[in-house]
Amino acid sequence: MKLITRDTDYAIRALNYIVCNEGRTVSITEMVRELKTPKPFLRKILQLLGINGILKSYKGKNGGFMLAREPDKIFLLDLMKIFQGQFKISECIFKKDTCPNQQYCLLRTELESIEKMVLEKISAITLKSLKKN
Amino acid sequence: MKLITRDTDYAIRALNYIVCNEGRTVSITEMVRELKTPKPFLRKILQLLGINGILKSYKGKNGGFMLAREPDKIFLLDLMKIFQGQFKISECIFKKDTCPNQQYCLLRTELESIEKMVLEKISAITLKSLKKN
DNA sequence: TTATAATGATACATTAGTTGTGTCATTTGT
DNA sequence: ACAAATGACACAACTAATGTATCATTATAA
Ligand code: FES
Ligand code: FES
Repeated sequence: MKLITRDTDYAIRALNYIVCNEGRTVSITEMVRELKTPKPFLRKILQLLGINGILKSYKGKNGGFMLAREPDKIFLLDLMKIFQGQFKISECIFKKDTCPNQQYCLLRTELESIEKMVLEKISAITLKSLKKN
Repeated sequence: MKLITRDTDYAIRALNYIVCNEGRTVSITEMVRELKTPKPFLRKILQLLGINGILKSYKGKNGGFMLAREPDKIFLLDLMKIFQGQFKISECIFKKDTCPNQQYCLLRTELESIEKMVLEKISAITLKSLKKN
């Protein structure tokens, strides 16, 4: 019953650190020092953020990462999609196959309604809106 | 990102079937026929429902299960607690240990707010309210 | 121009949670 | 006594989450 997994969380922390150091590249080595996350894991995460157009990456000495978009254009939902797949909490069971129980399913309507509600709320959250003042 | 696991779902289906046959004991053998769930798995689930006071069980020939409370006193939240543990979606990371990141955590407030919202909505759901008319 | 510090790509390993199965004991009605 | 049910509980398989490791490539600085 976890809405946010660890990679998404690490991603947010890393992005936040990058925001706080805008204007220069930030390396993984530096972030590991600061965020105390396992280095190879963080590497994988940042690479994915690069591939998905959240970060720009620079190879070579003094390389590192910078934001590829403004913080108010980076949505929590984007990150969740990258690391956890499409947001969905209403799939009772039988993910792929069309559920044989569907027409009798007592829960589906309720879950869909909850999902909609959460989605609405969560859609508003961006890296910028998360930032502490 | 699953709000309801399979055992909770099976539990609901089984309970619903029992409700539809109130006044007599319903055996696992019968429910398996009807619900097409794996028998040993359903047994485990029903046993847990018994232990947790949702069902009364009767051993021996012609034995089986009956509701231990009225359908409007059986909350979805009860079932989720039995099969999935205490409802909580705001624990970012580090379940047990007090989170070292807590004071800097950008997400916690947001998640707690979402959790509260969902909890409110989900608290209203009972076996009775789920029943199709 | 070479050593070094960075990311790219990608495969593998570990752990925890979900989803089951199987076995023997006990109870109860016929 | 037998058969049909649950009780207790250990074990197994599968999947998802979390984390590691390795080699290749690129860019800077000495
Ligand atoms: S169990 Fe498939 S739609 Fe509910
Ligand atoms: S990461 Fe621990 S409170 Fe948010």
